[in-house]
Amino acid sequence: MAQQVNNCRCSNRLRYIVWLSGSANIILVLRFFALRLPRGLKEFNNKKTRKPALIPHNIPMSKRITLADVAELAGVSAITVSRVINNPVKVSAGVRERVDHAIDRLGYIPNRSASALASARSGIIGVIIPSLSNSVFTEVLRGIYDQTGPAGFQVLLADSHYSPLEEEKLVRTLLGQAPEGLIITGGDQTEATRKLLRNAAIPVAQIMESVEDPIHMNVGFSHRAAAFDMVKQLTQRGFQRLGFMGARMDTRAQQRLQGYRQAMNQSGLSDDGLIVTTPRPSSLAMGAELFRSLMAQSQGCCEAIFCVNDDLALGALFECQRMHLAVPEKMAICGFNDMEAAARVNPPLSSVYVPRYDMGVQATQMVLAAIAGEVPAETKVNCGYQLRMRESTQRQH
Amino acid sequence: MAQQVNNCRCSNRLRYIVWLSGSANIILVLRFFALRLPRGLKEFNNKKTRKPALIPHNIPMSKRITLADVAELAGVSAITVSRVINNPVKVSAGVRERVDHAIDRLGYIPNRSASALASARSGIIGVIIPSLSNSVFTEVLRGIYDQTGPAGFQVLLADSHYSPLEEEKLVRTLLGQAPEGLIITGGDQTEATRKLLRNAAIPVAQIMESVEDPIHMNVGFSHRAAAFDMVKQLTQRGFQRLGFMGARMDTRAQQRLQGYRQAMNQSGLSDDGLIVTTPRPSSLAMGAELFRSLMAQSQGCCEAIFCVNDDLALGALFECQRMHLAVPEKMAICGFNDMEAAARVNPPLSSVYVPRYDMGVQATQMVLAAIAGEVPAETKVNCGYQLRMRESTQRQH
DNA sequence: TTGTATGCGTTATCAC
DNA sequence: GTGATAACGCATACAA
Repeated sequence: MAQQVNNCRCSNRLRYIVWLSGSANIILVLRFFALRLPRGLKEFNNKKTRKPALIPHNIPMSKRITLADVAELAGVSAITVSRVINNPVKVSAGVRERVDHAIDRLGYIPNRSASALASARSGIIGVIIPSLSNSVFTEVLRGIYDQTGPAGFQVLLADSHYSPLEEEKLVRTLLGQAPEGLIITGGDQTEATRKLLRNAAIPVAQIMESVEDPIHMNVGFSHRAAAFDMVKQLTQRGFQRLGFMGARMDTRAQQRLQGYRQAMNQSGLSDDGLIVTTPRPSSLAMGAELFRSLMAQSQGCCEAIFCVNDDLALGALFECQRMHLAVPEKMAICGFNDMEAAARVNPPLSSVYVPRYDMGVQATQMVLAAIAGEVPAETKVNCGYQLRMRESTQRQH
Repeated sequence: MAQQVNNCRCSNRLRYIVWLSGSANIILVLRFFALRLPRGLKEFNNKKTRKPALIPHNIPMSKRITLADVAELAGVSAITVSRVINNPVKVSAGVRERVDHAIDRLGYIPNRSASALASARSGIIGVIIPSLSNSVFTEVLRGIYDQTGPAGFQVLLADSHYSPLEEEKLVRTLLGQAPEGLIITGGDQTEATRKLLRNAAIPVAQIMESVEDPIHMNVGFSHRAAAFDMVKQLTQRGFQRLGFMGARMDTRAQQRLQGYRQAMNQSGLSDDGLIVTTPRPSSLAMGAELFRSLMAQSQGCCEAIFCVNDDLALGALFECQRMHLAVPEKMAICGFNDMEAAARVNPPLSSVYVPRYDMGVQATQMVLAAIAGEVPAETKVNCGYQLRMRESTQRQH
């Protein structure tokens, strides 16, 4: 019934003969002359584990436990152990218990690389965001993690530093891990990236902004429209000398600038002297710096500012406080993103709320559904935004 | 010279005979009776790719390009292609160019799972942080990513939500990916986690706090000492009714509370009526809420507050502004972490600076060094902190 | 319900 | 410098 395996070391030139006999199959392997030692054959090779890192203290080198070890201890075959792990109902209760016990005793942890290789399922979702230090993206990430975790997927996260070229490299790297789905930020991928993604044949969600021609799926909103609406609100409240402050000026910042320009044009208020931008990253300090630039550039005639994000807006607000320039009486300020601080500073800051967390959740759900083979009715989701008008843009009578 | 492979389909019961003839080896495989079709044999099975996710638009199902495909196109063996990728100097220039060309033409991307399995090197560093929404940790992450990227390592990031039990699960999951190193937060792992990590035989760095008995490596500082020093500073400046505000109250928050208590005791100023804490997470709103609690609880006699982090401190500061309670004249406020906002609000907030980014960098360097087999002189790094005294704790004469 | 044989795509080992 | 072979650990297909 049971198979027999005999390994007999013979000589230097006739290393071994393996004779396997199954019930109805015959496999005969004869090897003559010196062959290299099979890596795993315990009889010949006892350094089963590669030498891993030397750890400061002398960590005992323990051989990794495999399915086969568990199977042996439980007195079943490897595939049965595999079933206990992946499909317990297909195994009888008694055997299952024995196997579970063996797993516990050995502290067996399945090797995902082997599993991925054998099943063509990596259980990995790749995610690329432009920045780790911008909490807008970390909130999106929270949404993603909250969905992937319970679904048994791991996230492989990468930071493109706002660079499409770096993103291209990252996509290549991520694809090497054979992710089952990808979530990437925005729509400004290089042509090579798009080609890579199309060939990868895995669902891809582009998030954070509405994309004209999504690769597969898109969850976002129009930054141009959001900025347009907000600026329109401000002009309707009577602000005329309305400036713009922008940093980093990535695609989404550009779209917001576009919205600002459109609204100002429509109201006949355009004035390029009221626009200050920098390619350097946003920060509170940068908000203060840009504010001073704007003051200088506009010769003090600016009465309100639309900032491309809350960091800049708060930076400007704090700078106004320092200069004893009353907000909103002398200077109205408006931000974008509606981070928690916006509502809590004094005066509370007007801002555009965007559903960061929800974008992460929705995109992940769509990707997971696609992985499960479902065909979503909607592949482009516009998740909108909300104007949050607060005291910082209150018009004085 | 070259090996020959013949696959001949014969009948239903005698499916195939493979006859391989090497120069000095003879391998003879005979199979009798119906066997299932080997998955990879093109002659018998042409659906080489598993059916991946159905993607909204009809994505053409493309077979994944493998080493063998590249090898075939370049007219070399697979192992040579592998060398071109991993060890180019061992391949002659001519062949290298042909192979590179083939790689480009086919858009070949190596499969990391297969590579990891064969080489026992995953190229993965596992990272566990307690929270994705706390920018303290995302700055640490930046430090980690800045080191792993150039070194060719991928980060597998997990969020333990401040729970040691969740952390234990995550460690188990991460170990399944056979990471080459691990970076985890703090020292309050469960016993099971510690055992898992010891058995894993990979370098582990515990960060964010000084740990008594690190598993292997530790990069952090004493939260107790930092809080103690800051509170001592404040008492030395003459603040007596000095309160404490804490949220979440994870181990590091507890240590800060300890430091506060020690300093207050030493000065004979202890008063539990001046301590307010909550297990709920920190936020600006929570800072305001705790501040109101503290005012109620202390019947308004509190003159200064040491907050367990900047979020609470800023929340309290903004609440003071709203209540027209002058800071620091009527109420001195001090935070912890020294986030950017601390220095920029009005009045600027005193806080304890901690080298977040550097901790990520250092821990990663140590782990990567250990992976490379280096034995670090120091396994416990105390990276210190700095008191940043600002206007919010200025004593009035 | 359980087991056998084999392949997944890569790399280590050794031969030439 | 280049190639043939086996092995990494698991899961699929199929047989019993």
